[in-house]
Amino acid sequence: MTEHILIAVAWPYANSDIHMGNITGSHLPGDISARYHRLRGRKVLMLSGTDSHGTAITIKADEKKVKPYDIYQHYHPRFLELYRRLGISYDIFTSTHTETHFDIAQKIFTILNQNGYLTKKVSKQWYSETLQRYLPDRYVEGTCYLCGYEDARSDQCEHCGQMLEPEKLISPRSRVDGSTPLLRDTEHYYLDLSTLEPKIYEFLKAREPYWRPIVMNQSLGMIQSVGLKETPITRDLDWGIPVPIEGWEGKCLYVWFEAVMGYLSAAVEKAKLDGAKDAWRDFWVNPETKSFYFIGKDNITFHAVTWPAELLGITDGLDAALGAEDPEPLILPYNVPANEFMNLEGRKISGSHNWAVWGLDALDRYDPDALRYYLTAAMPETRDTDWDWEEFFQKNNNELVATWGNLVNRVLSFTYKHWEGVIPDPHGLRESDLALLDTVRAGFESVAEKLEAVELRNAMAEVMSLATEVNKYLDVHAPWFEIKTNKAEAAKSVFTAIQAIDWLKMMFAPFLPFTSEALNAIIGQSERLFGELSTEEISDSLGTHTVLRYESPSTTGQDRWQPEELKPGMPFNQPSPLFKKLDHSIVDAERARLGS
RNA sequence: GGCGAGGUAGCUCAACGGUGGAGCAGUGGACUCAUAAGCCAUUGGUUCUGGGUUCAAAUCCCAGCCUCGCCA
Repeated sequence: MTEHILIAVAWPYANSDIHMGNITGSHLPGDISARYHRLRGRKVLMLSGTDSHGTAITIKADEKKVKPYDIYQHYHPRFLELYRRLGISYDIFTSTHTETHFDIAQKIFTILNQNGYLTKKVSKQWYSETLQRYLPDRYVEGTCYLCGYEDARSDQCEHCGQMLEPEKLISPRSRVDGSTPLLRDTEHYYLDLSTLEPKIYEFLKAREPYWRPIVMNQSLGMIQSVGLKETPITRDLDWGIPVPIEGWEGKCLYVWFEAVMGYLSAAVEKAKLDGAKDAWRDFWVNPETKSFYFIGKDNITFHAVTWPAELLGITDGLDAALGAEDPEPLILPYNVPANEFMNLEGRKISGSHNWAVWGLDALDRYDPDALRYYLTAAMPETRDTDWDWEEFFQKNNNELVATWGNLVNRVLSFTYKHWEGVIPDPHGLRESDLALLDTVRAGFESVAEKLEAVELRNAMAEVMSLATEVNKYLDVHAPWFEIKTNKAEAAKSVFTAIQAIDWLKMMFAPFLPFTSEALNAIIGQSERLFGELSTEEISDSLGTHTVLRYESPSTTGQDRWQPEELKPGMPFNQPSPLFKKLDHSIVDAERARLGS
């Protein structure tokens, strides 16, 4: 049976554009993995969407004097544009502000309630009489009762760094209109999954051999120290998903609780769009599915502990609620390859201080594969890394262009010139030719091993080192010298090099999809490597949302990660450079753009 | 404050008990098919600090320091 791979990517929050840290942290590693598995002929579902609700968006809306919906509608299309231009190949990228998502989230709330994991409690919350609504803690400021700082937030004082108890705050005032808020009783639902701790421990232990140490140890540490604590899952807020209980109007599901359910609702929405209502089950209730969650390190325990616990708490309830005759439980994460953070020029990325390299902005000046190459080479897989423009420049010119781009160009131009645009017939290969091909061929296995283990940086470095092997081979054989005395010998060298390049093209494809596709066409291969991204506009009772979708190519289902034999005599196209060499002046120019 | 990760050549990383390595940058060389690219050679390190265990420590133990994340 075909292997099913679920690639779940953290949902970007709709209050800021996407920068390089976001891309290298989750979207790009997810895309590389998805493309690799597709080339293997596996059934892949890569999904994510815009996290559209929550307090941060209402605050931004209040500041700009617009509706929260408008904030979400501003960023969502910009996310889609970035993915299309950078080649982040979501099978579906949707939003949490959809009927499908509301429905799934409310069903899950109900199921968890029925299964006994929800409790109700009364607590105190700020209430504004002038606005006739509850205020989030962040909306209320006052004087810190510990240090006397006058502009402390009601839940934490920035000055002394202490967490505060709201009722002790001195002279509280609303940030919205300066009026004095009151603390009023309010009732909320709480999620309590503590009884599932032993099962989660078991779940983690079973995955210990192959998870990243930071993910495993942090999760085990969390279980053993504080455990799965009771946490509120509803709020007094009107921008979000209503609590599906009579008499709870004006309260919504907490964004942390509902957004993550997008991993389910996006799969359900895709199935609906494809006209195969139950297709989501092929992934979600299939025990053979491998699910990968590409997230940042700030989200580790949430995805490795809380979310699996919720899935266990739902058991087969969602499948039943969606009409399955023989309902089955949802699958737990196979791997959570969380990345650390990427800094920028030695400092932490900060969108509000414009200390960021914005995805869309960078794509105006650089090719997607050039950005993808550096983002993969500097991917924060084992520790925090640094985006450095000098290094971007160096790696682009000295590795991508010099080693790989130049290899392709030197071999194809030479061959095009001397063999009239046809792949020459080697009439048998020499021992040294076969030795090179053995070396490169072995890459299909060793690179695959690294990709399956989600060691993407190492995987790409290995492909690059194979490109170096081909350069060395050329230096030894020097077909430009052979051709002067014996064109038949030169034909063997050139054929061998092109064969190696054709294989390397496939190994580079998950990382550098645009140039691998271009090279594939230059070499004259008729079948494309990848499909296309397209958008579709969908309207429902909540408004309109555009989804990004990936259309698979005709070769889907075939394992193309194979050393296919090149046919002598096959015509190929005149080559042109795959990559652009950059001028050193970009380093200073880019650095000058940083900061506000 | 508690939990977790990291601190190794200018940069990115590997070695995880047995003479500190690779790629890129730097330096030197022969070549020319190629985006002056490629190839060959080579400089460069109190492995965060201080103790300890051991015949032997980047690696194990103890105590610190610094960076980052989560929780409080």
